[in-house]
Amino acid sequence: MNEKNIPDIVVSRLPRYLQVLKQLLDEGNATTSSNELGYCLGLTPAQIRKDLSMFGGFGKQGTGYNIPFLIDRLNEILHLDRQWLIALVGVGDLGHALARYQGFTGGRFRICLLFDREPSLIGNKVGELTIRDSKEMIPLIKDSGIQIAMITVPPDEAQDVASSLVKAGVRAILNYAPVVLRLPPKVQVQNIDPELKLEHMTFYLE
Amino acid sequence: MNEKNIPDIVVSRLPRYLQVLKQLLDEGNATTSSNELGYCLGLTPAQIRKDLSMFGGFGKQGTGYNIPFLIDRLNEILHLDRQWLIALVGVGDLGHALARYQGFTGGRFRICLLFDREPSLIGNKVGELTIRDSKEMIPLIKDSGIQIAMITVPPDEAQDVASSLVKAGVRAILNYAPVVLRLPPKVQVQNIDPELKLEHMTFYLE
DNA sequence: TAGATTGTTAATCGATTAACAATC
DNA sequence: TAGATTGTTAATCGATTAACAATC
Repeated sequence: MNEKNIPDIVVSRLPRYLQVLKQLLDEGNATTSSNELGYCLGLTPAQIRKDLSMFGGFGKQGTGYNIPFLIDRLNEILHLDRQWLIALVGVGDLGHALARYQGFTGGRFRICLLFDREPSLIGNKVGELTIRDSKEMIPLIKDSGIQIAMITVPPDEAQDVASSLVKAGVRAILNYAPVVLRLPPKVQVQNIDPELKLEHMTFYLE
Repeated sequence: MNEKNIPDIVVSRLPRYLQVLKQLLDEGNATTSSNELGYCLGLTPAQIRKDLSMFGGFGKQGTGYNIPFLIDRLNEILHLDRQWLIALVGVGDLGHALARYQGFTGGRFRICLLFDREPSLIGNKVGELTIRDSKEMIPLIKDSGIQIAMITVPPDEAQDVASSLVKAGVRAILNYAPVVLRLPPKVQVQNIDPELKLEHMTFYLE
């Protein structure tokens, strides 16, 4: 029922369930079934039911799942029933684009601190945010209580930045630098590396 | 030995092997072992050996793997022994950042066509590339023979763009729009959705 | 009620790991 | 040679799927 003993592969599917459920809701549906969800996601209905049943019985025999109710449950399970603040380190083109995006659904994720070590950038504004000196990173993040960070610095700086972030109390890192970060296991790390995905696809091309 | 009958989960690890091998080479190593690779990647040595042995015997008992040799083999297997041209659709902040990046290793992936449907952007330059009208997309991509595209348009436009790309002959799509694309199975699709990764991590936070 | 669909168990499937002979 | 490490087989582990009683 709880964080532990849920296979990570199950957890990794929950955000996708949420995505599809929101879409179905937008389209005016009030209920759905494991069959429909499975179809939308390319999974078997059995897997959907099995995954969801690890957290409780959210459906009704005969009628399926109430969409708003299931969305609420998944939001709770994934701890999305609150706002998460994020620090972003490295305000190059990509960091800049992410900082400006802020489209992270309904503001449940909000970038609220920007850092760079480049003197010509420090003090500049991106939207409402001012770029801070990376040297101030640890105290500023500590004080803010921020738990999530994004890394968009060059590859050779990423490990140092990541280690500093952990020192500052960060517990989850979304890493855009194409390197494998070595961090204590209590820290969550997810990597975004388009190149790996391209290389995966070219295997199937000629 | 070939594209077929290799589990996709094995293929998905090969780009990471390549990444680590290049790093080890940069650090001045000439050979490595399944033990070392496993350590770097957080995998068991047995898995590394098993994965690689699906494509051939690349190692030597007693001495391990010759790094440059293994890099060459993996590049061949993943079809990275050539340059891949890419069309990018949607030159907003993110598309712009990707188009400028061009750091895709050693230019093996090169964005060479940009499209947007916004009149105020058409004709503008990003680096050396001129932004073209999305209306010209199908003929221009067809003529170029490009097989890979990146989608960085707003979510509600993504499916239409993807369908057009497939009509134009594109066979692999790296999709940055937060929607599930519905495309013929012959088309490779990889999604990059930072929000899904954030939502995955918050499960483990409090 | 009859039809639909859940939650769950048991069966299947596939992926990972341990172990070891082969051999550099 | 002795030590190291591969490639591969067999054993284990875990995830997916099929099936069905329960029940809305």
